[in-house]
Amino acid sequence: MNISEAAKLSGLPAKTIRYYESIDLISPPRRAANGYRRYEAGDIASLCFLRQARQFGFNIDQCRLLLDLYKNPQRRSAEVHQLVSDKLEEVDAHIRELADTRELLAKLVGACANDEDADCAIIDRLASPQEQS
Amino acid sequence: MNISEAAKLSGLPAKTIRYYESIDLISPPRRAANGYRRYEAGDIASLCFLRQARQFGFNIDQCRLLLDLYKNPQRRSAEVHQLVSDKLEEVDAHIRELADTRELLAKLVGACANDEDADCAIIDRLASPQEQS
DNA sequence: CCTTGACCTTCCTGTTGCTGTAAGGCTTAG
DNA sequence: CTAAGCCTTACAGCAACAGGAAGGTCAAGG
Repeated sequence: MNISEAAKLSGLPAKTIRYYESIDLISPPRRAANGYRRYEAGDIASLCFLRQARQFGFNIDQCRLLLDLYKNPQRRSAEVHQLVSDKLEEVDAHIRELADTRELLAKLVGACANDEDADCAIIDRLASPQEQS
Repeated sequence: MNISEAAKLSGLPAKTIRYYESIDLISPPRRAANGYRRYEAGDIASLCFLRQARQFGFNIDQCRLLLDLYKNPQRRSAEVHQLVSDKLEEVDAHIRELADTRELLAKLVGACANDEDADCAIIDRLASPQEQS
């Protein structure tokens, strides 16, 4: 099938599929006589796998590792488990960071008079010299 | 003062200060006879303000708006309040998204045997055709 | 036979917010 | 006189694509 059908079936934009090929995330497919890329069922499976991994928040390098494991029947599930656990910790750290920011923002919102006056606790807070962590 | 001292006082890398100038986030400072940038106390205040706004998660365009309000004695605090409320919602949405991802990852981690076997629930899940949201 | 539209190809640019590096000039101390 | 430690500009690169230009291909319709 051509790239647009592969895109439809995999849920990835054609542009993304070409991009994945360009960075050697997927292997280049065969070409038809006219130069068009031709995808097979196995290619579609890999593309779907990548789409899902990306949706789970894995970056391209992590996808590379996951894809290697996916394609390797000699894998040990412990390796997969390790990768995903690491990602979970990563996401947790990110959430904690955002939650901190959120609390600070909420404080700012609560402190501001929210009126026609120029006086503003938010501006004051942002302008106040703060020690640099 | 020269840029390196402005960097020290503001907590921003000198490179970042030059970058902010290049994108017209801050106005170009006067130059000494030798071409070096010379910063005044007011410049440092703006830089500190920017550093703090960035730490709060505001992007450059939002910082532009905040900085305008900061410098404008005719501002109404309601405008500032609006900007920060919007940001708060933005952060909340981001957190919700990450929390969803986190739960999905936790499920994966829990489902994987985590042993020497090739059989892996994570791989199975990522490989399973999933409807595209 | 010609055209139209929908595909496909490659290549280049832009996005965000910087950071790194190169190549060179200025300043101060030894 | 030279070495260090500043400063300057300008260009490249990161992630993960998206958009668009310029052109080739293919099937259908008049």
